[in-house]
Amino acid sequence: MTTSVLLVDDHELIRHGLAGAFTRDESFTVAGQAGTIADGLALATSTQPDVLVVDLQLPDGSGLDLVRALRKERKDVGLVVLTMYAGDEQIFAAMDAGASAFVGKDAPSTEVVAAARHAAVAPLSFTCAGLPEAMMRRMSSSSPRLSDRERQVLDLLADGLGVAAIAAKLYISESTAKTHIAKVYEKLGAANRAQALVAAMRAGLIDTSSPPR
Amino acid sequence: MTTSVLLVDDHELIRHGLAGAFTRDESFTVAGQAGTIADGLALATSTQPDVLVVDLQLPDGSGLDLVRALRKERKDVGLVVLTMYAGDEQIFAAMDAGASAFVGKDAPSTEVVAAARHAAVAPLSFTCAGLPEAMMRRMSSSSPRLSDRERQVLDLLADGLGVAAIAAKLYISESTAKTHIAKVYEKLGAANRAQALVAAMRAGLIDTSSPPR
DNA sequence: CAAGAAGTAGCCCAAACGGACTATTTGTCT
DNA sequence: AGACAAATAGTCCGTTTGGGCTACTTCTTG
Repeated sequence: MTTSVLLVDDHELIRHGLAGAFTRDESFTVAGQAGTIADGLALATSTQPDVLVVDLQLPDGSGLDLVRALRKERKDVGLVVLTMYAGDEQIFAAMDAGASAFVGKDAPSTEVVAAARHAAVAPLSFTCAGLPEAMMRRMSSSSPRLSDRERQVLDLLADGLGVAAIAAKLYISESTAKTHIAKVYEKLGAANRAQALVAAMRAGLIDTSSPPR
Repeated sequence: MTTSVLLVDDHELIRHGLAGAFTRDESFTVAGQAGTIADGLALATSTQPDVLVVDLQLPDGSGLDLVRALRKERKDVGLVVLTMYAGDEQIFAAMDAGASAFVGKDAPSTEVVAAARHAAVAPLSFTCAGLPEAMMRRMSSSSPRLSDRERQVLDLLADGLGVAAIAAKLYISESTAKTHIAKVYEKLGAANRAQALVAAMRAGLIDTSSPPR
């Protein structure tokens, strides 16, 4: 029986490249392709693939959001995170989000297939192809791991909102908003908004591409 | 006589792909390849290529820094900016930096070659392949165009520094630092640090990859 | 030369921010 | 049942921001 994979990437070129790599391997079947989080989520529920290969950069948000959503639903799905531009920090964000593997930009397509194979057999473990030293370097200094609420306030911080605006938007008191913000700072090792935002961006926690408008 | 091109991209896969595309075209010769700004700059001065193809994402900074540096030296060099992840705003940052062409992520390699051809004959004009409507959409709302000093303070803002720290680092008074910051906000349409930073990052004005340490 | 942009610097002041606390409720593990 | 994390809310207080001004110098560009 073959392993079905769903490809989620907004670059057509890369999707096709991946599709080729997977179809060349007899143990895999491409269940579908998606270019957005929304499509990916829809296809994932309809086709129930064994493994998803998800790019971090997606037009409607971070691939990690998709990973988080899927991991919450299915503990047995393989989630391979792919990225074209990142390094280091994103690995841990991917780990926290529940990914099964992380494949960096410079990896050949065979690595992606290998990662997918790993993800299929051990969805809850984590493999990181080609970046072992970066792994070790950060392993000690531990990763952020923000709570849901903290991620929300971080997103609003990234929209340039103040304490009052955040509190209003989340229907909580300003005190609570401040507490969350302070926790975000603490977890990111930041002393103020600016440091928190750049740290979050470097860690891949917030989206640098599409504005809400 | 053939047009010599220098490829600057940290992705080996993409460099090879580009090299293939250019060598297949008889009117081009690949003068060299670089993976960093430093290497690119060195190779550009030693090989004196007619055209450079530069990725925005480079390990030691933004490709636009390289573009700016080269444009300052040689007004007749073709500078094609390539990006794998961006849209919209970066186009104008590239224009301001002195690029001759902008090629987006979804473009086939033929577009890159076409852009390089354009860049070779008209280095000081600007072409934007495949994104005409995005062009128009932003053309009216004008682009940032920060001054040198303003870019410096923006970088320091991105490091999380306060007014006092920025003033100290640039050997200017706090009043001046505040003036520059205010100008940055104004030009980016931001009301505070957070908005300025996300706007700057979306515009590709600051680097989201490597921390200074 | 005149005009404009960039860089410099100062003043005043309200508003927002960040730090350091404590405290209650609600889940979720063990 | 007990421990712990998350979310909620509060107080107090000093520091920092950001806005709105004016003004002088230098440099470039028309």
